[in-house]
Amino acid sequence: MYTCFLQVIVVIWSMKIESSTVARSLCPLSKALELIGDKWSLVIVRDMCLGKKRYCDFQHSPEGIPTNILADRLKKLEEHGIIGKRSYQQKPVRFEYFLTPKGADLLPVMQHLIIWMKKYDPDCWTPPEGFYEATPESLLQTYSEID
Amino acid sequence: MYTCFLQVIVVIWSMKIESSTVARSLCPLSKALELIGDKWSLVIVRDMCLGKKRYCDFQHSPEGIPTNILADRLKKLEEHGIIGKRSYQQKPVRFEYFLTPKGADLLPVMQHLIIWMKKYDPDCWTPPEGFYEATPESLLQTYSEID
DNA sequence: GATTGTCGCTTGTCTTTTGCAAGCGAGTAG
DNA sequence: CTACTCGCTTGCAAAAGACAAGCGACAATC
Repeated sequence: MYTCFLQVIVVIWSMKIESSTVARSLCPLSKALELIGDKWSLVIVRDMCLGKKRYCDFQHSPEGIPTNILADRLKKLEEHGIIGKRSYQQKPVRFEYFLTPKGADLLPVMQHLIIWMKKYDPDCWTPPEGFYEATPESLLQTYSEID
Repeated sequence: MYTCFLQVIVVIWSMKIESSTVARSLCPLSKALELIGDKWSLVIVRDMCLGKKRYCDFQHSPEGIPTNILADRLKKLEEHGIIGKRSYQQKPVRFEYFLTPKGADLLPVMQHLIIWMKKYDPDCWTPPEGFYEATPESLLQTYSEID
């Protein structure tokens, strides 16, 4: 009886996504969508794959993300360990963002999304040279080189 | 001069996503997210991969999708050619839904999303036997067999 | 040293989307 | 005749998103 109750607590707890939110289910697809299932998060991750790092870099992408949404997404992506940030100057303190291994591991998802879209909507843009050949490891490497 | 104007029209037109909406950009990732970049669409597609077909099947998934959202997403997925529907009875007419080739081709995206989530959140569920080995073709085949 | 400009946000306001519950029409079952 | 199911639709409140303006900390310019 009490054991059962405790099990329920444990299950509910394990469904936590972040402070004070509970996942809809423990299905990995559903949980993934709760993290990055919106129209902007992966666009930011895409930009980082392409070497963009700073707030204004993301702002100037062709999609024109609203600045409050951008600030919110950067915060959430950081909370979820998909990106990290470090200061690139003092006075005033300014940060640049970079993909963590968890973020870089989203590359295959994006590659397949792009393959899918290109297949059914050939008019959209072709990714830059080498995009399909990139790997999560190569992304992280590129980053530390530039750094 | 006029040619330039016409080119602008053509670009804007090619950015159409559906009647009366315009894509934020022609980037394939961004366009894909405008189609399926939300928290529910891929959950429905997942259910269809698992053999679910009817409204109440989707309704009874563990995530508990609200019925108005479900109706809306089924309509949009059909508009975008990701799913189709056919009647399975008359009086009253009732429909069941099935994946089109375009919908089945989303499988690799979902597989990689799930691999990613399982890697960074091992506590979430493990997909059913054979899920990772499935292919878009096998999904469509399974469907026509059952049919 | 006052003004202008830039960067990285935050705030305010309005619109759109979502979530939840209730209802409804066309039937079937009892 | 009443109750019940399925597949939605409707109404309404809450949350998220879009857009524009503002702001603090500085650098550059006049």
